[in-house]
Amino acid sequence: MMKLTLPDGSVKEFDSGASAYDLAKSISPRLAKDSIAARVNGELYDLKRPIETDSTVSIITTGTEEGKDVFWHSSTHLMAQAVKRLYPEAKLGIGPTVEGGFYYDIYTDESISIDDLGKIEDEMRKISKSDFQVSRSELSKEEALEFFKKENEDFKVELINDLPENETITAYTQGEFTDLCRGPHVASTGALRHFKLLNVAAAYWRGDEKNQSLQRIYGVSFPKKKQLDEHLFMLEEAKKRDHKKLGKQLKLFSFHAESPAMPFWHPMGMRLLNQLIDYWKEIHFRHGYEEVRSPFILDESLWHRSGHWDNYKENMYFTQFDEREFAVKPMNCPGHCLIFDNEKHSYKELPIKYAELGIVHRHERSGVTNGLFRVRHITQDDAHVYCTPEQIEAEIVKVMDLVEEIYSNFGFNDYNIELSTRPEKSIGSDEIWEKAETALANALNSKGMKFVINEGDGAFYGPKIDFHIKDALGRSWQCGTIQLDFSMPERFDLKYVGQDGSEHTPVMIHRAILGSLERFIGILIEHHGGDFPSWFAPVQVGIIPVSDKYEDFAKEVNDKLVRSGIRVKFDNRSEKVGYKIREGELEKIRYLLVIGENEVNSDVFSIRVRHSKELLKMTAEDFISHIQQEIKNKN
RNA sequence: GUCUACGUAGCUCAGUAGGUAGAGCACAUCCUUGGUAAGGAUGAGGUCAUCGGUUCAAAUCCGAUCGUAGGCUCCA
Repeated sequence: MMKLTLPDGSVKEFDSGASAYDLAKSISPRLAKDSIAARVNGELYDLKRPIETDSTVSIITTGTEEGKDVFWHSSTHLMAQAVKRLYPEAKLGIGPTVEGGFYYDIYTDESISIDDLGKIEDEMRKISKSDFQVSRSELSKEEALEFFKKENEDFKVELINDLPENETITAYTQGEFTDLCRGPHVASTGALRHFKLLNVAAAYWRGDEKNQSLQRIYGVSFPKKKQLDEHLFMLEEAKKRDHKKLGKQLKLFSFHAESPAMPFWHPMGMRLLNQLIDYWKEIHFRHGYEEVRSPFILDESLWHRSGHWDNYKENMYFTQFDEREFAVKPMNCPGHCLIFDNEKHSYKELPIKYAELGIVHRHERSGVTNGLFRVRHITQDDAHVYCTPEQIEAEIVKVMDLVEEIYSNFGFNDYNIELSTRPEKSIGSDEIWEKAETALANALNSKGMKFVINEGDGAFYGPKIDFHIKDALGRSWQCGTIQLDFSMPERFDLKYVGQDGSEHTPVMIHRAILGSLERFIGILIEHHGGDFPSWFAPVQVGIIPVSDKYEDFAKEVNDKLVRSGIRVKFDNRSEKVGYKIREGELEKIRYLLVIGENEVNSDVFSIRVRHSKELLKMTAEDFISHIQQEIKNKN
């Protein structure tokens, strides 16, 4: 007999060799059904792998992140098996899970196109129907090498060669197919019934462009058909909400070959941008920031001094005149340092907070730009907090409070935090980095924020906290960042006079909350699908006179709204009502007022509300205060 | 940077034995003054991304360049 300890501390006895599945069954049939793998003494186990001795066991169910991972991992094996059947010469790279599904990198002689995915899915279905047992086997390194060499799996051989000598290597077999894998996996291929292959793309072996280019096939799968359908619906929805598409439809912005990856804002898009800017200025002023502005073009020597020359040159634009070399700023920090250094500061003034909606240019490599999400002309909602070392934590907490307030104003109440540490290319001593990283972690802990560590992903001058917001479709976007910097103040020889009368070097906190206005607007467009909340919408109300006869009266209503600060579109074209309503709907205007005989004769207006079947009946005064209330509440 | 795909009117897209372009919407003019998602007629609009090659002939085949998309790598 052996004792299995459950997560709640209770203990159950089983014959040695019983599995986690036996345990799950003994607890409830429901749990047995939902279980997919287990953690035994911390190690991942297949559900039906025998447990030999007393252990601590927790069951992994399909609903959890770990469970999803197992399910997708098994699905990628299923896909690989199907590909190997259809393309016997295929060589397998790696097949991990990612956010939103799984992929497998595969080398094939003939290229696989998106049109081939259907037949791979068909083959997957066959394998699923065959319901092969998925069995685990342990191999020595030699055995594993011998096996995969025989199979001509060159990439697998390379992977095995890189494993330590004494490592126990595991492989999983289903039917005729065996793959190198740590596991765990579902018990049989019949468990994998609802899947969809989504895309093919190229990827380099081990992510290195010098290596062989492989075909990456992406897919997704779920235990239940309903879940798969919902997921596919979300993907469709995301396509519909594509901000590049909506940007064109709603006439917000455009891109032109004359200035690749730099947006041109059209009047309606400019309204969005200005709305965001007004909001941003107001809230920053309220939080003790002072706005500053620094030039776009600064002498090259400044960038040597700041460290950008050595660490950021590839991303910078340069220009030359009067026989001097200048650089177009990719960041605002050096400019702000010059402002700080322009006068002598007392410790009593600190923290000094310089904010700038800084327009910076970064030469992003071609191929990485993407609509508003990744541009070369970036409006950062930048600010630099100069403070004493003692103030660091409190100031970082204040920035996090502001982050919280701003995100919640936009309805982003769910966000993840990452702490990124020292990258390879960086400036400053180890001690300084250590100190900075600790300070950031302390601030996060003192605010009770959960975060994950992102090793080696910091800025070149300091570690950073990144904020990733979740949009309406559950997608995650990196926006805010807080970066702690001990180096740049030193490089610029910044000083403040302390209480002791001597000079000290301040600490600098770089921070952006929206990230870039361009990206943030892109996110908002997709988050709302173009249906902006009243406070943000370029057009809040559309007015549609039934015919020219009512134009004068409609104009009066229009003016009344405009005087109340409401953004109105007055559509007095001589078109039919239905036609103008259709256009207003396509423009996603939230409120449409049709004005004709009825309105002339009564105080009550019939207001068409977007996404609502019923007309709102209100007087002009009530309607104005209704909208004003919405604007105030930001909904 | 790199892989794959794409680039035809303002927009969405047709257009493969290679024979100098077509639809709908939008736009202009006229008729229609219309009550909650498209009224009608007429018209204008394109060096088929750019450059070069093959050919009697190129939107169509080939190459290069530019741009865009989806990846990889990178990143706000």
